Amino acid sequence: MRSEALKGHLDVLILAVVADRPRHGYAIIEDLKQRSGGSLDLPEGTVYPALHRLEAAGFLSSAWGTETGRRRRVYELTRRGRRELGVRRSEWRAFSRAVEAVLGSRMTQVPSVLATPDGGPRRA
Amino acid sequence: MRSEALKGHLDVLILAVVADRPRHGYAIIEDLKQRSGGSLDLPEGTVYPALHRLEAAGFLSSAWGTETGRRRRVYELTRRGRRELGVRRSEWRAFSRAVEAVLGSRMTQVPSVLATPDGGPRRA
DNA sequence: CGTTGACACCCAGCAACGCTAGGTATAGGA
DNA sequence: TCCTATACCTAGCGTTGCTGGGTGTCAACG
Repeated sequence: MRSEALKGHLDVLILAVVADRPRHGYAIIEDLKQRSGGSLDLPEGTVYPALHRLEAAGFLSSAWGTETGRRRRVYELTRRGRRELGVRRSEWRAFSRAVEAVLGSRMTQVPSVLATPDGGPRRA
Repeated sequence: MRSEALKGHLDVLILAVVADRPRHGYAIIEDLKQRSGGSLDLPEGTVYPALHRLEAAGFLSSAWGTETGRRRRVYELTRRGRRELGVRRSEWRAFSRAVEAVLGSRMTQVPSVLATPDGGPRRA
């Protein structure tokens, strides 16, 4: 998966995972990978700065937890974060629908049995 | 629609529109707007540089056409461009599916009648 | 006991991308 | 004549995710 694809959509993914239940950064990375069937395998250098950004924006709050001996910063959604998740969800749906509309539409309607996977001409 | 949402997905949109039939830049902008029901209303400063990028990458070829008295640069897909469109289409589907999987999944299954739009707790 | 690997966090600097805000120019209608 | 729509262009900016480095703990293996 092209890395630029994620741009602008990372926040909603993180908010959605944390909304489920408070989590620490490393667990968020693993959950994203697991839930997406392995296709969202994000580097730490992507996720940690994003978490700081979301906390600075007031969408997450964090606290250190050291139950396991290892230090962990555990994040949870703020009220504003929960509201933001709703907004971002709708924005994702709208964007996704718009892209599908463009990718799916044809000016010249083609019977599906004749259509090639990419909408291109069938050669020979 | 948050402008960062588009990042990384503009190319496939343009390729899809041009694949339909050769078009000039201004028409591409209008088609994107029309096909998306108005939600993809991209500024020229976004589309023209993208067209140059796609041509430099070998996915589009262009020629000046002056039929209407106004100069127009008309773009069409190259063979590589058509192949690339197929690749980008699949990448979009994969990405879209991954995001939906994350946004849609719940660790604790909630009966749909009780679920709030954003997956958050129902207050009061 | 040293090393390896998983866990868990952090950050500076980079590259890519879309947008802003400006510019040029033609055609047609008020 | 002026305005709007059409039609193109680009320098510079801000945001964002990633690379590549770093710190430290813990468990398992040889």
